[in-house]
Amino acid sequence: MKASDLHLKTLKEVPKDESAINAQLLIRAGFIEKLTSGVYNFLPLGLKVIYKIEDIIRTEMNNLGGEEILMAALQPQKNWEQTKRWKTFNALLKVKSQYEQWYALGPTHEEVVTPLAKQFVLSYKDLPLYLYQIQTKFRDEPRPKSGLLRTREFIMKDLYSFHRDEKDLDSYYEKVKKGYFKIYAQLELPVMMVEASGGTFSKYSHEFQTITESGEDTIYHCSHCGFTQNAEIIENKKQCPHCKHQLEKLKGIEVGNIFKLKDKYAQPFGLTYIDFHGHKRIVMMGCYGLGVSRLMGALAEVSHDQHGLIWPAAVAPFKYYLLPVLSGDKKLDQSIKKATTDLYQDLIKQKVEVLYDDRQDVSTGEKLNDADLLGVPYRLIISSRTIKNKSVEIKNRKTGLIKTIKIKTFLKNI
RNA sequence: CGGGCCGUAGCGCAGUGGUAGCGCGCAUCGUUCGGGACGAUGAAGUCGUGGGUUCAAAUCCCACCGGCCCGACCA
Repeated sequence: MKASDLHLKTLKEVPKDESAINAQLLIRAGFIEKLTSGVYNFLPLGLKVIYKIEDIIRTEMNNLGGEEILMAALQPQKNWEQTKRWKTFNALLKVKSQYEQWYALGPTHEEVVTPLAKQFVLSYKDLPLYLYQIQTKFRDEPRPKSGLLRTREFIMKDLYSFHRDEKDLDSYYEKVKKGYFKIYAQLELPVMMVEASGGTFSKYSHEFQTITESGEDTIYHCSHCGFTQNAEIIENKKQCPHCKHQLEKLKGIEVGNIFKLKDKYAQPFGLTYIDFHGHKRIVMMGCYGLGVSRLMGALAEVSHDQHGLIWPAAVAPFKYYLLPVLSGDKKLDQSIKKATTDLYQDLIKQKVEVLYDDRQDVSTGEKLNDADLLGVPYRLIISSRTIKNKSVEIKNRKTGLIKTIKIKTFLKNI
């Protein structure tokens, strides 16, 4: 893609209404824009990152046997009354239509997916069932904060599993844990699994936390035996309950949370099946959340430097940032421009994701700064230094390492 | 929802009673181009909203709206 087609506009100054580093960088680099407190628009660059994160998640969900669906965000009051959560779910965003009908804007989808599953699940032969979606969620947060980390509207993947019995739920739950770690590995996001409150339905749930000082969750961890619990449930903050070693206090961003719901939602909706012996039995459920937009924020929060964002290759909006450095000599500059355009065409032909900074009215210094700010993994430069021997300079955004190789060699090994 | 800070040009800010200015950005022209270039010219603001005080309000008073931070909250 050409920068001149992207409407690339970066900001030199930090927006004054954002103090979180993830929001500051994402806004300055033109990935997102704030509409109002806790609500953001995703711009072309930001949407590319969102799609890449979604694709990684989608692939793993499919590996776990998930069938992708898309449920309604607008949910009738009745379903929420059925689980008694219309009144008890504090962050439920309620809207009334002009015809006096009340709805919830979905913060989660147990109230929709459980009755939906009744359509599929009649017999033990219909189980297990795994349904997931990637969708915009709403939560009426009293105080949104930290940029993309705590918003009123956000993109989330939610997977729901349905089982014949608790044993099957338990074994699938363990599979999902492994799947989650595969996702975080591809995102190059260091994540720790933490025991957290299981709510009213089970002793624990499991959270996946990225450890960083700017995280809002507090975690206690035993480096000796691996015991890790969220501060909200831990009983003894000094000593590990298993091995008595001293606990370490950490801060984290929650980037995933999985629950064993068991029959909590199957009961109120009467989600049952007929077993092999002809007996009616209750379905066991699990639910597994993963915040897509929050992951984008967490990546920005954890992976950046003083010059800007540093995206892992798997989610970067482009793999390469290509720019010509002009010399002031008209004839030489013509050949530099041509070589850059040629390289761009060759990369496009090979379906390589490249941003060609062809902007005419922008100085080289500004382009170099933008390349860093956008966090594209590799920067390609053609200049008077490289043009002589038909080479291209490649800089690794993360390590800062620069090497110069022949354009032909570069294209061959791409 | 309690406490604090803030709201002036697209963005960042100055202006504490006499009707608005700076930097960046934007437009035109020229010179530039290895880390946010330079000169010249120019466009752009119901000073968050409503009310009050005053001869006169961005400035003082009241109410409301919006944003940020701390806390409470976070199936």
